[in-house]
Amino acid sequence: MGRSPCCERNGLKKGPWSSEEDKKLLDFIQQHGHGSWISLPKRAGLNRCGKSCRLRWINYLRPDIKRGSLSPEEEQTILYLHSELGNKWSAIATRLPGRTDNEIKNYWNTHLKKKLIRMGFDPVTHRRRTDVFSSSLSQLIALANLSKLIDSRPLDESALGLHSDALQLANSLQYLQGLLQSPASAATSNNNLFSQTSCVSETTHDYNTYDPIKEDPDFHSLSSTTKLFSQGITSFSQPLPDNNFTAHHHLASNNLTNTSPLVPFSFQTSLNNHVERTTTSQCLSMVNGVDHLLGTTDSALWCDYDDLDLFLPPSLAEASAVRDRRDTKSGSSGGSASSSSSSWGEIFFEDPVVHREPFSSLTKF
DNA sequence: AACGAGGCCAACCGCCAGGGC
DNA sequence: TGCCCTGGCGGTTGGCCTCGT
Repeated sequence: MGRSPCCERNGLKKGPWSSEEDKKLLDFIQQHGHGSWISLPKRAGLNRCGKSCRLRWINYLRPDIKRGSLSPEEEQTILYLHSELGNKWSAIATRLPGRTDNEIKNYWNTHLKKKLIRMGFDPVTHRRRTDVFSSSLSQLIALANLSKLIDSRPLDESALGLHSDALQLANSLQYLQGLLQSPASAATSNNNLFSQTSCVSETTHDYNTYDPIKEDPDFHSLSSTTKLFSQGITSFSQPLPDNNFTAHHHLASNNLTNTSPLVPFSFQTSLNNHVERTTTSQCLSMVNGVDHLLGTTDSALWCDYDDLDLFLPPSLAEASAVRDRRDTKSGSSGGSASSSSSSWGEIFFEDPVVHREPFSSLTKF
């Protein structure tokens, strides 16, 4: 059944390449080009099959191979492209000069996939898992309701701060719920716990079902309604030659509610009272803040690529800056409004909240 | 120091598509 | 039209390395 592996024929060598073999292959290709891979081993004096030679050249010997670990920008690119293309490693590799499909595939399987899973994201769909998400919301509601229990108890300063934040978040969410309840969403609302946060559930719905390529025929066209958000947003560090393909472009082509792909970001927990200026992204940022406050492991929310502050209305950016300054006192990095991070990858993957025990802060009440 | 578990990654395997005959 | 060859791709494997016990 089926052909035998080519290397098994004629006793061809398998396994790791020696430096001598590398040199033979390299010299031959530099002099003659690879031509037919099938005939190359014989012409080059190698006891290998053509496939093996091709793989060795593409993944290791090619002169334009980039060595070393992937940069945060490259990670960002991979995540974005994977959300769009799936496991099309070769297609992804074409957007990352010097990186091979094999390398990207390995990096995905050993790093990115695990991180996404750990944070409650589906590595296949790049969507937040709704079960985990609703769980966090339940925690928020429960936390808000704690006020009744807590009112009669003395609280230390930090506990009071958390309590205040939680109440503010709950109030904000209720307000946002009203803002975002379109007729369509209202039709799907009900009176259960989840509907209390329909702002979030609706958004989650969008994020879980929206496929920009399938559902948006104008995916590659610039939406005038979102040009505002694209201004000043940094593009990929790596050139993306095809079709002016950039996250920036993608971002600008969708309104924020439907924006995809979705990537996680973290957000500081301090909130503000400028709810009347709320946008969907702000809503999401706040919900994320809730997660952060609650200390859940899934502190991030899907957001668009690029610097988060560029998304945030000034009020939230300022709030973030305030928290940054506060954090600076306790020894953490940052301390400026622009310190949200140079890339979401840094925010996402280096966020200590990722490693925090669920609900740890609350249990101290 | 020894051992096992888990991570990482180069390399292989099997399948598929496209081109030539 | 169908077969064969070849290149290319995604999934998987296995050996090496690191880390924890």
